[in-house]
Amino acid sequence: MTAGVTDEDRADLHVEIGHRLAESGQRYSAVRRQLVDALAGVDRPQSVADLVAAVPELAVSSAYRNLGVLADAGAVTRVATDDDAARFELAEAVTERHHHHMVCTQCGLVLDYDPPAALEAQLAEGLDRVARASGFVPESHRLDLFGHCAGCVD
Amino acid sequence: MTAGVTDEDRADLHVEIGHRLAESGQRYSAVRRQLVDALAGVDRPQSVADLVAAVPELAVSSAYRNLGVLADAGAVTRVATDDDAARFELAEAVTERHHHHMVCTQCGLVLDYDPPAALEAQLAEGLDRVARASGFVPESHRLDLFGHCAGCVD
DNA sequence: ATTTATGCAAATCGTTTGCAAACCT
DNA sequence: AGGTTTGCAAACGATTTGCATAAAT
Repeated sequence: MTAGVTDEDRADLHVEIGHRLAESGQRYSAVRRQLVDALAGVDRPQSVADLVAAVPELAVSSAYRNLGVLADAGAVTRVATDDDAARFELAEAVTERHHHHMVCTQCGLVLDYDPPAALEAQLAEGLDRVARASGFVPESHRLDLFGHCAGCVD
Repeated sequence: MTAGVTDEDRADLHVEIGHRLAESGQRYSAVRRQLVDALAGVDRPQSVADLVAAVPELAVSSAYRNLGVLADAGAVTRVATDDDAARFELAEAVTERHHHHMVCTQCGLVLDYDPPAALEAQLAEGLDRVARASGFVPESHRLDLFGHCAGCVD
């Protein structure tokens, strides 16, 4: 049910997110905690359908509303895929694990992957230059890979 | 009305896309040509709303249907942004211009940018390794920058 | 007791589809 | 004529919102 996450890590996570919510003047309700657990227990971005399936009794509207609150508090990130349904994951600010995504263009599977450190370093530098050249103030980046996952290669 | 594109380039573009459509057994109708012109005339991915506004008399359903046909023919690419509405652009296969996007997290603006060649080279190599390590067969990648555009910096 | 969160149902909004008329060859 | 494309209207599916109830402080 966890992805290399210890109970201690999980506890820290809840504390950290509790702080962030408090700072945005929001409570850390039971449902929000369940959502965070559901997101912490997997290694790929979850669709609302995934989450509703994972959290018993959760109403779709509550899922959206709470994910919105968590996103505003900087605890969760909305991930855009080619898919029609939005996906959510814990924000890097709280997981402290920078990562990107591999997307299977056949079945829609989205997997996390850790970029080689060297690549990331050059990326940061290169992107910074590109951004400033057009008066853009960079905040973050996304380096997604598209292709066929192991299961979808004939 | 154009973005550094000569009439000659535009003509070549139509020929190229005409071929691709023919190969998929599709015609290059007036509406399709208008869509391609609309996409060729700007330097950022267009939403269907943008396109319907740009092409007089174009029905929304026709826009979606034709963008689908053009995408199947490899002439157009569906771009996933954080936004709720899908965006479309000419495929790199026909523009022969590899590029990525800068997205303003404030106003939703999406701009094209050309990555430094050196960066791209290392990217290709690094990603290839990551992908194969998990049995993933890479096809393409996306390197988007998020931040605030010149107009949205206080 | 007062404020905030939740579930349900209705309302939206982007996108897709069915169908008859217009278009191309 | 024969098959394709188009616009319009209805259908869909994901996401949002209104409102009365339940939960938290």
